Amino acid sequence: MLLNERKIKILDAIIKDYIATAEPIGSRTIAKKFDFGVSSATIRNEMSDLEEMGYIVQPHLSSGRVPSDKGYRYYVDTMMKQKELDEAQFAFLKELIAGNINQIDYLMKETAKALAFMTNYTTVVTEPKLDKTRIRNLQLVSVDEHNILIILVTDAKVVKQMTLTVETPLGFNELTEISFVLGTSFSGASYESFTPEFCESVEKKLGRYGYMLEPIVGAVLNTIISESNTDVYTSGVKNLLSFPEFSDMDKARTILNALDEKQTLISLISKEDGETVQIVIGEENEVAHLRDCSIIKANYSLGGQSYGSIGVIGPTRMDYPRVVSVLKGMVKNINKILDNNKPKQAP
Amino acid sequence: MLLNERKIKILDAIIKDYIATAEPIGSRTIAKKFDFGVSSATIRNEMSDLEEMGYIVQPHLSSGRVPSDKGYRYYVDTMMKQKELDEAQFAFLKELIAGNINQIDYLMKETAKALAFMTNYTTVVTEPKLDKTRIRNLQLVSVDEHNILIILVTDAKVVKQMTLTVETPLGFNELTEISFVLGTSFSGASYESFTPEFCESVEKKLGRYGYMLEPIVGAVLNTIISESNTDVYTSGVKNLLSFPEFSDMDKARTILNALDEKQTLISLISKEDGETVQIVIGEENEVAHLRDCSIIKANYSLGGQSYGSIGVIGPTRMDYPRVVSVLKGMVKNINKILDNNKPKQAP
DNA sequence: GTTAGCACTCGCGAACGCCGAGTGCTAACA
DNA sequence: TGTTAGCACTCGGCGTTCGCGAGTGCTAAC
Repeated sequence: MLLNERKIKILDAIIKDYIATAEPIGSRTIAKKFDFGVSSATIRNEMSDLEEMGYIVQPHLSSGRVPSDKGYRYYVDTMMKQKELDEAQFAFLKELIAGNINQIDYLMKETAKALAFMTNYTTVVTEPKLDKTRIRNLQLVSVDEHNILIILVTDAKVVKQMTLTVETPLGFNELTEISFVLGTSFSGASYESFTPEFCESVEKKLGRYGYMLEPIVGAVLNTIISESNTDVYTSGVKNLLSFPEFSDMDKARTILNALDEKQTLISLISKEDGETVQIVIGEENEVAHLRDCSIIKANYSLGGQSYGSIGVIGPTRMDYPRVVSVLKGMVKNINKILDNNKPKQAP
Repeated sequence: MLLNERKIKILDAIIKDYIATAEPIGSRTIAKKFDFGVSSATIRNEMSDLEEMGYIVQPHLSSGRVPSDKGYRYYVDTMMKQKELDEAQFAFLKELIAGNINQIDYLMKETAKALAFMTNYTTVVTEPKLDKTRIRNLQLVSVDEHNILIILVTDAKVVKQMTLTVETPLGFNELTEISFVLGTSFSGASYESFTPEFCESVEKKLGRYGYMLEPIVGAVLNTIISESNTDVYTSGVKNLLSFPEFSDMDKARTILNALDEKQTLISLISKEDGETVQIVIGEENEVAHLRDCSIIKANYSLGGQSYGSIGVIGPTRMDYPRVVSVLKGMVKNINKILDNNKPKQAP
């Protein structure tokens, strides 16, 4: 059986109403609330069909209908109109993230916060994946006699710091010398650049400080490739508590626990490349504890290359169109900020 | 009326039982559970007195008694035996924070996490207050043509970074030169050191880069004095949800909201100098939304000078002795780590 | 001062019954 | 053939009632 136009309209009404009220809705209420020009009995028949097809379900035998995951999926895939944020809304969003956007941690934190504020759901943002960036600068700063801070500047303004403990103290001049060699040698390098040959050549350039190369490259590569070093920023976790579907404490606790694990979050919102916004609904979700949630996620990027992810987590009864448009706006904003920071090509 | 020994014993029993079970306790249960050698009727009389004196209250007319804030206060002030963590426990605690403790943000984050893990309450840790630290090093790192990263290293391994936007691009050599002058001039300086005379002398040393001093000093001082730049690390917020006193969603939400505000947290756990652990019970609390909570807090320090605070937030029905001992252990641990990092005096 | 006894209180959970929103089915209608 | 009115039926939610039990205060006797 195919969905005829009236069935689609009714499904639409059910979904919209349920997103707004979180209450099961019955045929009579639909007939009254929305004007289809048919009686409740007709709607009842259609709803019976819709249920048989799996788009809606009845929580209890004698109660109204509620959209199923399949229903949301159909809604999202074929019925939902995607709208972009209008000028004013985009400007407002930009305003929200107006501080020191030159520091990546600030930018990420504020993005997560703004997104949570605008959607009223929980948001997650991952820092740019370093293995896709290029090193722009690397410098050593003395912390104390035996500890050196490695400052790593990459494309897309990601600044990472690591500390290194050394046996032999190094003075300002010595660190400067090493910094200069490393900064110039590594500039433009990416993860793949660190071949044995490359390292050897840099080691030569370092002269008597050649012994420093190994620990530094070790620390840098470790930072670049290790996923556990990717910072994840969450915001609005408490927003979830206001939804009636999570008013059961145990359920709420389970979800909050799941959202507390960095690894879970990363796997949750990371996605393959591609421009599009991806929507994961309820049971489609791989994280078992979040089977009552939907996730809407997208990648931000620089020059077509995906850098990191940004996602919104809410109940399956989510305001999909709104979140999609806000998310798109947010990605646009990050991309713009990162792009402004990109080294300009010589004319 | 004074508290005789038996009354104290009974109060102790009520508090210990309530901390463990969160259930009001009656005279008969006390008589059965604890062996006082008197009948429930006697205990009943004593409890009646204790209630009259305000140490315990009756939630409902026909139910057992529960400690009041005044009761907890008495318990904490005069009855509670403070015990230190034993060797093994302290070693365990040290183990928990074994990673890269050279970076202050990591240290703070891990401390908060470990404390939450060991107490099962919510914990808050503030970063060292910069106006009490001394600058150890300051260096400039190029991010791109127009943006410079200022790396500020202070005592107690606090590393802060700020970005500065400049009109005229500066090359590696130029930044190095400026870094050298600033690093050596500022070394050992504290907030009070920045007198006009001092700045003038540094400006002279900078020669043709003298114009850079003002924005840099501005950024540094701003970072040092602005409280909003103090980072606050929270952990275990969800722990609160498991307590029956917060099983009411609205209450839980209110508390989570309060704990979301950085400013609230700072004022909540900051305390005057002094070695001792401070305990704030229920209504004594200044934050209205946390009137059902108790806060146990302490300062960590370096050479007698308080740097930052560390606190535990839980229901008034908190395991005070345990939290106090864990908190003391944690402070001892931070102090030790910070102290190891202190520049050694020349012998 | 301590205790046993007793009448009284009251929160809580179980049992019960009603209301209303909702359903499916059938028969009549356009 | 699709639509509608009518009707019997279902069942979750809610308010009421009621008994239980933990607890209390008071009194009188030890």
